[in-house]
Amino acid sequence: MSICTDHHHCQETAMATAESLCHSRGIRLTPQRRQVLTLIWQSHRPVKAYDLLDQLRLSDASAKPPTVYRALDFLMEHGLIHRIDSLNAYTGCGHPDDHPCDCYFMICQSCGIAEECCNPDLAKTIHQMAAGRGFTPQQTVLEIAGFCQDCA
Amino acid sequence: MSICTDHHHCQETAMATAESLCHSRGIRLTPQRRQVLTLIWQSHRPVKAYDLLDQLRLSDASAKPPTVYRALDFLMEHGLIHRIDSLNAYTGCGHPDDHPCDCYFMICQSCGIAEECCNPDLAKTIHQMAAGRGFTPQQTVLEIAGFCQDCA
DNA sequence: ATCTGAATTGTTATAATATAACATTACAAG
DNA sequence: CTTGTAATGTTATATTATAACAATTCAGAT
Repeated sequence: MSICTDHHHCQETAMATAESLCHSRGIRLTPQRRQVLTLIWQSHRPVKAYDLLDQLRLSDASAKPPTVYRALDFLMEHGLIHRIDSLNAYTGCGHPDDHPCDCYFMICQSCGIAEECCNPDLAKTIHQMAAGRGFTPQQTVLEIAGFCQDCA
Repeated sequence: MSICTDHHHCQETAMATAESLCHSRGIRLTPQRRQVLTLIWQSHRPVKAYDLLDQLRLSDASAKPPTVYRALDFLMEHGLIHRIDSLNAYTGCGHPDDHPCDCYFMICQSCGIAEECCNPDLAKTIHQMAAGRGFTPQQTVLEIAGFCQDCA
C-alpha cells in the first residue's frame, strides 16, 4: 500500500481528526456514525454502502439501509468522506478540515486503492477551461482510473 | 440552448454520422439501437435508462430493461454515447469517429444540458499530475457541474 | 435456396443502490 | 424536569442494472 506506511496509525489519525472536527463544529459523531467512519477507514479502498451494511450487521443485526445511508449522508455533508461516483462507493477524506478545492481521485484498477489528490493548480486549469466556454463550475467530479505505482 | 442553433439538424447529423460509422466498422445499427440513439439525441440533456424505457414502451409495449441496457451497452462500446456517472444518465457523443482523448463534460445545474469538451491540453495536464504521483491513467471521468452561459 | 453458427432480441427473474415516510427514542438547552 | 430538535428505528418502495436462458434473425458458406 503506497499511501501510508502504517495504516493503523493512519486510521487512528483520521478518527481523531474527525472527533475534533465534530467537536469544534458542534456536531455529533454518534456511535453509529463513528462506526461507519471507522469501517470506511479500514482501508484506502472505497467501500460500497451495502458492504458497510453487512459489516454493521455483525454487531447490530437490526441495521438497515437507512442506518448506513444516514451515516454516509452525515459524513459527506461534513466532508469526512467522499463518494466515488464511478464506483458507487465511499472513501475517507484525508483533510476534512482543509478543503482548498474539489478533491480528485486516482483509483487503481488492480489493487482498488483510491488516492486523493487535492490539487489547486489542476482545479485552476479546469476552471479556466470552463470559464473559456462561459461555464461557471460549482462542483467537479474527477476520478482517474488506472494503475498505481505499486501495480503498474 | 447554447450548444447548437438548430437541434433538428444537430440530431440528424448525429444519426447520419452513427449510420456511416457503423457501416464502415461493419457493425449493425439495428432498429432498436437506432431508436435508442435517436431518443438520446432528442436533446443535449443526459437521459436516464428508465426514461428511455418509458419512451420505447410507447411504440413497443414489450420493451424491458434489457432492451434498453443492451442498446446502451452497444452504443457505449462503439463510442456513440457516453455515460454520465454523476447523473446515472446517458448522452450522445458529438464526435464518435474521432476520440483524441477522454471526453469531459460540463453539466448545467439549471437547464440540465451537458456540453462535451474533449480537451487534449487538459488531458495532458491530468496525465502529468498523475504521472507525478507514479500513476498511469487508463480512463478519466471528469464531470463539472455548474451553470452554463445562458443560465449563469 | 438452404444450412449453420453467431449475433440479436425476448422474457423472466433478481441483484444492487438508494430514498420516502412515519414512529420512536435520546439528548441538550432552558 | 420539560420540551423541542436531532437521531434512530422500521417498513416499504423507488431506482438502476444484470443474470440466465429461450427464441429469433441474419450474414456467409455451401
